[in-house]
Order: sequence, then structure tokens, then C-alpha cells
Amino acid sequence: MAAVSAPSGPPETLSGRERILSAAAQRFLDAGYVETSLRDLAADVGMKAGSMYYHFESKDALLIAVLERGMSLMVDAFEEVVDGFAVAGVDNAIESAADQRLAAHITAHLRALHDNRAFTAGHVTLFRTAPQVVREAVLPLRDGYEARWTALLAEVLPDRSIDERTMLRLGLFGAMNASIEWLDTGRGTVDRFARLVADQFWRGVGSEPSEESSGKGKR
Amino acid sequence: MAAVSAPSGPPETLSGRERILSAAAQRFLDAGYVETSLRDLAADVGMKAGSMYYHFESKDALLIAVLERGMSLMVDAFEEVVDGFAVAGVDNAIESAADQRLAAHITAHLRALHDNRAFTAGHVTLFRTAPQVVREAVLPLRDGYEARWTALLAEVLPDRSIDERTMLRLGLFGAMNASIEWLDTGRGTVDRFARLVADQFWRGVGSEPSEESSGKGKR
DNA sequence: CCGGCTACCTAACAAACGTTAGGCAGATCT
DNA sequence: AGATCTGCCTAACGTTTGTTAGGTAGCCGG
Repeated sequence: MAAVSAPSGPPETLSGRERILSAAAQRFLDAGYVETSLRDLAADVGMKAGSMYYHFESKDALLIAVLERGMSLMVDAFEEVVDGFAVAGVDNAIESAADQRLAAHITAHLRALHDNRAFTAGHVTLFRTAPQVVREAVLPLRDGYEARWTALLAEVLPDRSIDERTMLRLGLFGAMNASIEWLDTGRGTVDRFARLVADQFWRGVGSEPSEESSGKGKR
Repeated sequence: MAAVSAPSGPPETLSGRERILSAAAQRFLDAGYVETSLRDLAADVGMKAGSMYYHFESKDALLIAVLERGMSLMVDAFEEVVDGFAVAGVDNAIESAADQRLAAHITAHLRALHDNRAFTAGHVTLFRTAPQVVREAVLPLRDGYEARWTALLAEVLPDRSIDERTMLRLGLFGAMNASIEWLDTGRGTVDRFARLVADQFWRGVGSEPSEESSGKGKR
């Protein structure tokens, strides 16, 4: 009765709470937060509405849990790329590798976004209209991810002003995150889009297309 | 009592219906569709909830009206640019003007988006989760606008494959439309972002920044 | 065998929602 | 002056919602 949050130690009950979490993420994303009733949600996991209060103290807490997991997955993906470049040797070509570093992070962002779509997409579609309690709870994690990208762009585009870098970052995020609304999940498709975004972001679209044409070569 | 839809002929009452429309657009955008109650909305315009059924036959119809106006404004802005280039002479330099045509449309899109933010932003934030009836009603207008951009990109990027053009268009839309969530309205700011997006889209970010640096020149 | 814990269920609560029927003051038209 | 229409109000309806209190079957350590 005191704390429902953690049962005791390591024995994380993975069936009950986890099933609710996944179903909630999916339904929140498909139908929206308010449009999703706890009764429908409970039916998805074979429960009754009131039963879920054993695992989560409120509907808001459920949304917070979903969004926190989503953002954690994104942060992890970012750090994985950082670690990858760290072992590759710092004394590599610093300048010429800038576009490759950026490309790697773009790919990682898009992969993490689509591989865990149910959890991550909520940050794009329903964070904005989420209850204030929810937004405040998840904001630290979001800010952390944003800060990583801000730092990355500062290293990779040192000649741009801060204002321009901010706008470029937000524009890049917009281009990438909007893909959850139209891109059919599938590793191949995601990677192709990632290459296109990275290529276009760095070299633009005015010059001739890169050599590796995809699918049916128009050329 | 038979049909409330159209009063009679041209005498469109502009005070009542219009005030509801504006207030609804603002509240839908700020709080979301379901989160906005007709009672709160009515209070905004100094009415009672039931009174609004004189002007709109349902809450869904209200949202449809808001979204339709928003998309009409976007379409008009697009066509205005087309007309502008038409009078400028068709036999201009076709190839070299491609980037300028694109830049003009990007600026027009962003201006129309932010100048009528209350109406237009709904297509970004709440179309996705709107009731199916609403989405179906507004879809023709949206498709029309999309088709215009598809045609534009086909003329401006003839060497790219259809798949790539689609992805580039969706990416560009994502970058532009996401700005409603962070860009503080103001013609100067909007135009600066428009130039940055157009420049980055065409020439990329890898080369040195364009000569006209904004605000404090980092250079 | 027994007390307690886990994981669920049942039943009900108050509040809020979209929507409707009927009424009513004031302007406009005939 | 009477009729009609416009624009709004009041009051209520049925439904759905998040949430809670209390109960219960099964497992598990002692």
C-alpha cells in the first residue's frame, strides 16, 4: 500500500506491467491519449479497467512511463554512436569526418525512432498536448537528448551562428520525426531515408544525386 | 428547423460564426480537439454551449471548417507564387531559376503557415488524430496541396527518382511544419528561417554559410 | 496448515461530455 | 401591426470517463 512502484528488488514482473505498457504505447499512438479509455486498454491485455491501478497509479503515470522509455531508447542510441566513434580513434581526420559523424547519428536516430515506434513516436505526436504533469515529468530526458544534438552540431558546424545551428537542428528534427507518419517501418526503407536525409542535409539537393541510386534507376 | 446549414444566400453573418471559428481554431490548437469542451469554447465567445449548434451542426463540423479554411489559405499562398512567376516571363532562365522558384514557395508556405497559425497549424498537430469523418472531409483539399508540391519538385528536380522526390518533399514538409511548435511568429523571424531552409535544402550545410549572415555575424 | 503477498475482479461513484428540445427577445419584412 | 426570421438561452438527456473500495483465487514461506 505504501509504494507500488518497485515490488522489492530485481524480480521485475515482466508480464503484467510490461504488457500494459506496450498496449498503452500502441493505443496512445494510434488513437491519442484522451481518446484511449482505460477500459479499452484493459481489454487489450485481457484485464478489467480497475486492475491496472495495481501497476500504475494513474493514467498520467502510464503515459509518463511510455514517454520515458521512448526517450531513453533514443538517448541510448545516440550514446552508442558516440562510443562507436570513440573506439575508432579520436585522432582521425577531424574535419572530413564531420559529415560521416552526422550521418551516423541521423541513421541512429531514425532507426531508434522506427524500431521502437510505439514508444518513441509519442514524443512527436502526443507530447505537445499531454497533461502538464506529464510534460514536466518527461522534460528532463528530452532536454538531455536535445543537448546532445546541440553539442554535436556545435562541433560539426563551428562556422555557423548559434541561432542558425538551432534552426538547423530543429529543421532536421522536423524532417526526421515527421517520417513516423508516412514511412512504413522496415530497416531497408529507414536506412534509405536516413542516407537521403544525411546527404541532403550536408550537400543539398542542387548538385547531382549521389552515385548509389536506389531501386529503379531513373538516370 | 429543416436545414440550419445555409441561412439563405449571400448574407453571411460574419460576427457570430466567425468568432466561434477563430476561438475554436485557437483552442483546438492549444489544447487539442477532445480536450476542448464546447462549454469552454462557448465561454470564449460569450455564448452558452447549446447556442453554437445554431452555427455548426456538430463539433466535428466545427473542426472541419477550421481545417478547410487553413488548407485553403495554404493553397492560395501557393497559387499566388505561381502567378507571380507566370507574369515574370516563362522564357526566363529555366534551369538556374529552379532554386529561386523553390525558395519562393518555401517562403510562401512558411508565411502562410505562421500568418494564419491558428487555422493552418491544425493540419500538423491535430489532423492525424481527428475523427475519421473529419479526415475524410478535409482530405481532398490536402491532397490538392500535396499534388502542387509534387509537381513543383518534379519540375525542379527532374533527375531524381520519384521515390527520392517523395521522400525529399516529406522531409521538407517536416522541417517546415515543425516550426509551428518553436518558431515565435514574426515576419522577420519567419523569413529568416525560410531563407535558411531554402538555402540548406538546395546547397546543403557542408559548404560555407551564405554571405548574408543574420544578426551577429559569427563569420 | 496457515498467514501473507501477488495479481486480478466487481461494483459503484461523481464528474464531464456532446447533443437536443423548446422557448424568447429583438430586428426585419409585408 | 402582425408575421417571420435570426441569434441566443435554459434545462435536461444519456453516455462515457478516471478512479476507488472492497473482495478473492492462487502461490509461497514457515
